[in-house]
Amino acid sequence: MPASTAAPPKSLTAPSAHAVRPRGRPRKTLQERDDGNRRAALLATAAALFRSQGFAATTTRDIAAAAGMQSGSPFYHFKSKDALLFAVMQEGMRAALARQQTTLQQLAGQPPLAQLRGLVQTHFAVLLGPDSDFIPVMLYESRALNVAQRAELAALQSQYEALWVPVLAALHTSGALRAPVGLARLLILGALNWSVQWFDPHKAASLDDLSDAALALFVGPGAPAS
Amino acid sequence: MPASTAAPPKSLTAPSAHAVRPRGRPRKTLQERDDGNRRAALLATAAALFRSQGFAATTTRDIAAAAGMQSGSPFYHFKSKDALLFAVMQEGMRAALARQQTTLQQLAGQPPLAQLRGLVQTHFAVLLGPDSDFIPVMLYESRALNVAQRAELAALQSQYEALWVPVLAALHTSGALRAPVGLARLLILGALNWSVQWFDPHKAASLDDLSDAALALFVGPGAPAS
DNA sequence: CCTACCGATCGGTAGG
DNA sequence: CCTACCGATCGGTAGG
Repeated sequence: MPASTAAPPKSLTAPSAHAVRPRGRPRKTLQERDDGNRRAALLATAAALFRSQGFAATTTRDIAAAAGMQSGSPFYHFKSKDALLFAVMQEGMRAALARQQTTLQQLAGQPPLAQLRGLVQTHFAVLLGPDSDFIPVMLYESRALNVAQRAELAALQSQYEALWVPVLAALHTSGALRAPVGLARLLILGALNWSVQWFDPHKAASLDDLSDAALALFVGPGAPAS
Repeated sequence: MPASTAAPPKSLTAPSAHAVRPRGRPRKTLQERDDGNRRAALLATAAALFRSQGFAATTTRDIAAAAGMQSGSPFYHFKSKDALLFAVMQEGMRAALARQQTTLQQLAGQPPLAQLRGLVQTHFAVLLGPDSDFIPVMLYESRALNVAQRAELAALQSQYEALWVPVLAALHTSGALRAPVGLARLLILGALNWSVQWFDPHKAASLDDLSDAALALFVGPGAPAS
């Protein structure tokens, strides 16, 4: 939406005592122009800090400072620290779900083993690739959510897990996957999710190496790929 | 804080003044001499709260109240909240290490698959069985440790992981374990450790069911058990 | 181990 | 989004 007043570009100049603001309704203008960017920046900043320090150990002042704001400003974008955490998780979960759905669409008609490889690769990318703070926060900080928030996230998580079930079931039927499907899903996702704790992009194996190892570990060589 | 003002000034004059406060606490005097019990109770209480709420979200007042103490009393036993966390982790790690060493001693000479089964069963018992708050705290709260504490725990963790390596290496050589040993160890322990997040003793499978599923998932049926 | 307390910090808010 | 601020809480301590 075009702004009616040509406000000067947001700069990092130190606020002076007599900074001149456009007349009229600068608040609305600023909000419409900046809200999306600032909100997204807050989300990314909060995700990074929540991941590295944990939710309870991260202060809203930490987040504000890292985003270049003053201490009270995050509350202009989010009602509470809790709401910020929830937004991080929701955003991460929606993005992860969308990526996996795309992956499966691209592998439609392929054998189950190839589909599982795709799911595993995308899961590792979501956890460990670029912009990968959101899902780890969701995985390791959900304790801090209230009941309603947890229920809303649980719906997204169920959708995510449901993507895996037909693939695992097919592999179980073919004999390539030997554990019961339900427990196999929990154990496999656990093995992948734990990589957040030890993966180091600077020295460990690549994400493809990881995916190959996981596939080799979980599915027997007995089932031909096609 | 309620206004408890107008307290009589501390005896500025005669040390022989009557004690303002009535003497005698018949309930506790003897028991609380037992430092070992109270310290152990604090550890168990702290472990349970750290597990369920997280370290940063648990106050020393929470712990004191759950242990039947006043708010300042935990600091009689532990120098800081941080030291209490570290003691929980160290205690848990030592106990886990001792249990796994016993397990392997009892399975000495048995085939690698039987040894892996023992390691997995004991690991699940340590994570999910009775008195199983210590290791989950170590797994999920180590962020809060300082560098020295982390280094000391890392030594114990290395010992623990080293118990698995020969067993996994033997299974890899025999072909039962198809992933590289190093990544297999990380993925397997991740799958087990994640069970803390979903295992429910009241409705899910038993610990033995879990162990069987994990074994079936990780090691191929190709290698005979003996 | 308790009482009484402190200094620092934190989430959040009013008003601009 | 900033300034200025509040009420509550928290880890920790002195002294008994």
